[in-house]
Amino acid sequence: MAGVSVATVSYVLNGTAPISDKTREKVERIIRETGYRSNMLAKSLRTNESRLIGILVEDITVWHTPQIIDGINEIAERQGYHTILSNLRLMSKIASRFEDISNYQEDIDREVDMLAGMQVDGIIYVGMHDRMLPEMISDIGKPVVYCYCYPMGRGSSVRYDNEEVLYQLTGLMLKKGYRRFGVIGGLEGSEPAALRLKGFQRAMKEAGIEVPPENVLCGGWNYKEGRETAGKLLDRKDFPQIIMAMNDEMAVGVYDAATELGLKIPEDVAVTGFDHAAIAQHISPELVTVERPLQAMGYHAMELLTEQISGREEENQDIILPCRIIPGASVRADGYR
Amino acid sequence: MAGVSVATVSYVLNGTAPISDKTREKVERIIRETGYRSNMLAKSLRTNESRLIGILVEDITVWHTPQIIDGINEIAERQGYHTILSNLRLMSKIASRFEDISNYQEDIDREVDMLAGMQVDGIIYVGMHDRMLPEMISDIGKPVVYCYCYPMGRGSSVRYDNEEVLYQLTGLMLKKGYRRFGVIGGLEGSEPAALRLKGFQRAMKEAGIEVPPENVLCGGWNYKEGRETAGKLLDRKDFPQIIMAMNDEMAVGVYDAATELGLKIPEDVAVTGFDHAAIAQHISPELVTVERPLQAMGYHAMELLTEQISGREEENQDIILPCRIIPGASVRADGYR
DNA sequence: GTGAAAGCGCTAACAG
DNA sequence: CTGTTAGCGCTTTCAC
Repeated sequence: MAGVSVATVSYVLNGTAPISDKTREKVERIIRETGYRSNMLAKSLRTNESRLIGILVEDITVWHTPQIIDGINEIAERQGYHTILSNLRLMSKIASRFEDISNYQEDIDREVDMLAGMQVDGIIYVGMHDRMLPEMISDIGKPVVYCYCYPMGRGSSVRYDNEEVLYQLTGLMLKKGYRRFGVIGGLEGSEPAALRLKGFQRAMKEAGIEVPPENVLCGGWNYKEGRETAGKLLDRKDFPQIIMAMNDEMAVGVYDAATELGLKIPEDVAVTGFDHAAIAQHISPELVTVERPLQAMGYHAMELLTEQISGREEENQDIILPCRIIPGASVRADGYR
Repeated sequence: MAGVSVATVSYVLNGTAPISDKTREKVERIIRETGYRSNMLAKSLRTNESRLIGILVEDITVWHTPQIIDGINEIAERQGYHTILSNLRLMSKIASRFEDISNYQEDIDREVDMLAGMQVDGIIYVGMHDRMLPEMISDIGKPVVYCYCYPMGRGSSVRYDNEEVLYQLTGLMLKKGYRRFGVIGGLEGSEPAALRLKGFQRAMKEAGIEVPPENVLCGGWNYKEGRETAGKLLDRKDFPQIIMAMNDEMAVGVYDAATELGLKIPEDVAVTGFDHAAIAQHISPELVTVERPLQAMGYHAMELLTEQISGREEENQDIILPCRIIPGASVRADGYR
């Protein structure tokens, strides 16, 4: 070094002790000239806080994940945290060893171990489905926030309100005069599908309308099944006045099934979707759909985490954020007559 | 601890010295019981290698970014590296301070500083456009690989072949008998658009066909302008037999413009796109388009980086990967007569 | 205002 | 086979 003790350099770097202008300038000059950078590892080791949080995602290629990460990053940046990303890559892993689908507990353990070893101040776990996790993040003595899923045991979570938004959307459609509804759900046993259906049924019940069970079918979340299911729904005498698909991909399937049968949207049959996905961005007429608060989930997850890191907030919270209904022309503006 | 010295524990943990079965078992038992985890920070500090690489992305919400990250992760996992993710969030930043668009150099510096401080073994920079970067990652004495962009100065890069694939695609269309081409490019001055156009022009020149300049227009990369531009191209007497849009979003615009004018695809006009994007996944007829090797770019970037970390590979390489043409029905199967 | 020195948790000689 | 010890780069008392 050039002239002073390591302690002095540390003081200059952190402004943690009064330093004479002369020495400070000298030190700063040397730092600039040598391109010195302090070793965060050593610093964290000494201070016992890393200002690092771990983001453990089930699969980064699932469309909502990057949006949530982006939300986390915005708050993290503002709060002076950095993020270390672990990608479990469940999509490809499940595909390549389908014989033991839920055997990724050990993958989680390994990653959590690694994150804990990196001395992260906390972990945010981002799921690929909105569901309860039977797998658990072993207790590492640091707060954990689950996002787009929730834990069976302890831990906070941030989710969006599947049920409420479908209750609202259904209410809106009822107000427009629609009475004969068809619903295309997701996979059998899917939690978000069940919640959305629950919101739908609640609105219908309050309106005193019976929904025949043959009007509520599953569409496997994908275009092809969505289209086939819509075909079944529409190819009969008293076909529904409106079909509510539980995601946009299936809604696109409904569009194509309707076209095939010579039915016009929204004149002959109205359609709604869910997700506000790219796939339905430019179909015509514009699809009425639901936008999930993805970025906002990231914000809240990170905020909750830092609150818990600093002990200001208790654990085991469950934040549920509202969704937004996106208007469109796939439903009659003037309502159903 | 329970019975032995710290050194012994270290030996057991790393298998770095012969240990009697008895002691090993004892140590392992204690480790299990206490949930002990070795502190990676201290380990890295001591060994001077972190097995950590930094991924610096311009914006994680840009559709290709997560795919590339996923590719990086796959190789990283296999090689025993972990990744720390820095998201520059340029999309929102550029939007919120448009007065000094290219002033994110300091953001980059800050993040690179931080990554270097974390003692990463190398950095992969993932761009949001395929372009030359005037900004530079300051030399941190560690290898840097650029992905989906390339540096003005030193550093390796991994990209995809814009020109070649459009040369091939155009050749294919020529072989099918198409002669009057329309092209909808991207933004004026966009590098990938220029390269794609170059490939197109090369194929046309080799075929000895003149392309009237009024048939080569810009579409701003988006649906709306794509649609308008297609309108201009199609709403004249000798309209093109085929329109090649330089991305799928604009291609969807072409579909809608054609429909509006009462033209059938592919009978009256053929269409090709670029990106193999979600937005064009279920339009009808299926769009002929180009898939970029996103995951593969991640693989190669990570592989190149580790090669450079271990000194096995020289710096300043430029890997260009081929794209894949996705067939479809937006071009006549039997060719143009 | 500044420096000496201890110690964060770990590894790697070196001894024994 | 196992323990002692130095030291990675930093912060932080405690003296001066």
